[in-house]
Amino acid sequence: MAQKPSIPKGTRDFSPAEMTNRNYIFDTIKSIFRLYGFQPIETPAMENLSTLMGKYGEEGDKLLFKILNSGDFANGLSDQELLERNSIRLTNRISEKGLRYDLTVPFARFVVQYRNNISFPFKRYQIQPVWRADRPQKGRYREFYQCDVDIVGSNSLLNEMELVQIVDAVFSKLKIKTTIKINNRKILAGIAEVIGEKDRIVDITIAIDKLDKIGLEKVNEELIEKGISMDAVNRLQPILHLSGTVSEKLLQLESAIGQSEIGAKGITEVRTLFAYLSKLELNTEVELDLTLARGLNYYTGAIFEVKAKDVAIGSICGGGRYDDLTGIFGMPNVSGVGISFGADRIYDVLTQLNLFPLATADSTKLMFVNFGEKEEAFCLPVLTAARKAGINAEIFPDQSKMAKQMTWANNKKIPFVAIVGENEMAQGKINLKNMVTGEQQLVDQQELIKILSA
RNA sequence: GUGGUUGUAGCUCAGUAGGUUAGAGCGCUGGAUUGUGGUUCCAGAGGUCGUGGGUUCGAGCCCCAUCUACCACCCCA
Repeated sequence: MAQKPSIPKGTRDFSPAEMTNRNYIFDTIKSIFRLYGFQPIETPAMENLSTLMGKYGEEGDKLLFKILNSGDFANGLSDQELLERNSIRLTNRISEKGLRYDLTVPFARFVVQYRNNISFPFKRYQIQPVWRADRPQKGRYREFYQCDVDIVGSNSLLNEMELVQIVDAVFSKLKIKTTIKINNRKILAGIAEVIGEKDRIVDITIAIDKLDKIGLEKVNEELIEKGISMDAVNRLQPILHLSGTVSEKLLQLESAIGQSEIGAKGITEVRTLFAYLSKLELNTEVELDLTLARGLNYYTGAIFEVKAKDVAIGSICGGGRYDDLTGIFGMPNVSGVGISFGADRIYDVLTQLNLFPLATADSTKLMFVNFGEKEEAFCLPVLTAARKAGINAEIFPDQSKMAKQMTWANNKKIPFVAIVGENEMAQGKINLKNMVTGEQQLVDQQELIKILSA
């Protein structure tokens, strides 16, 4: 095992078998996206660092992969700058590009850049890899694929409703049981306002987010540790104890934070969305979860998160509404909503639950055994005819032992094998073997195509 | 980024208090069956024990470093 080649931490290769499974995920997601009127775009793997920095919070900036300037990147650096060892300032001097961290920010950039060519509301989907310099774990990679759908240029809550429908449709099709958790950033802002810590929304929501993980006491400890006043923490308690149905929770919430203008607005939004949802027939469980925070700091309205039910893995899908993402790029007053499906985690869920379909449309259906030149000459036209008829077919390229060829077909899970030797050629027929049942029958070209087209 | 666990044939793992030529199952190759895979039987190939140092007469086993995967925190798809 002398010095095997390898790939960077947190990245993966995909074998043919994995690719057919991955394509199954991408194809079903795409088909649903199209069904709801979304169109594809793509953006480059790298963006200017200036469009990426500062969009994902302090943590996010650290997790950005920066690209070293090409050429003599040290040229123009003073000795003093080097001696200072200020990593952040040094980074600015030697790197001006970075790998994309998600698909939403590049999309906002895209919208602003092509605003004159886009007719709003703009509905796009985008399926591409993103990169994060995170420490890898199970279901957590440094290069992974996101499948985003977003609508920009519309404030209607109908969009939020349709996103929930899309989530429901995708996971129904993939046969994954899920729960969609919904919250609203405005409600979180209202809570912060009412308890008198308006500027600490982020710290408060991050702590609240951990409620079902570490429990109430630890959450309170963390809040106080973060410098939230005792008084505020006390006033927060009733809100953490909401219970009952969605409308019951909203009523309790209304009396608690209704006096906050933004909080009241959030409550109205959630109420409207759930009114829409109540008229739909969904397979997916939808719940209002006031402890759902989500880190990305550009969300301003609805927040979504989807968890798979029978598997312990992080969220497999998440998103929300952002009112001013394009504003950062100089185009104010354009609101967007979107969600992102994590293809790699969905893959892990499907694997653990054994939910991948056995045969997929893109695998070979028929293989011709290769006996030699004469047989080849007989088989090749039949092979061409089969392909013309839309049957995925191939001929074994070498005149190897038959057992070897059969094993190869078997490993590749090819369901039919055509065996043509002297006997068959004399009759002008093909010996067609069904690899599942082991049955063989003599057929002519038309019959072969008919059997395989079925 | 902080703290921890791990790594032996293609895969899943054994490997006894550090002691001679490192084992098994599956897979692979060949044969029983010179035109038949998936089941059976027989034989064979394949490892500088993640990598680099060190301790020791002697290291797969002990120590250090490094890489990887994994776990917790952080954060998140």
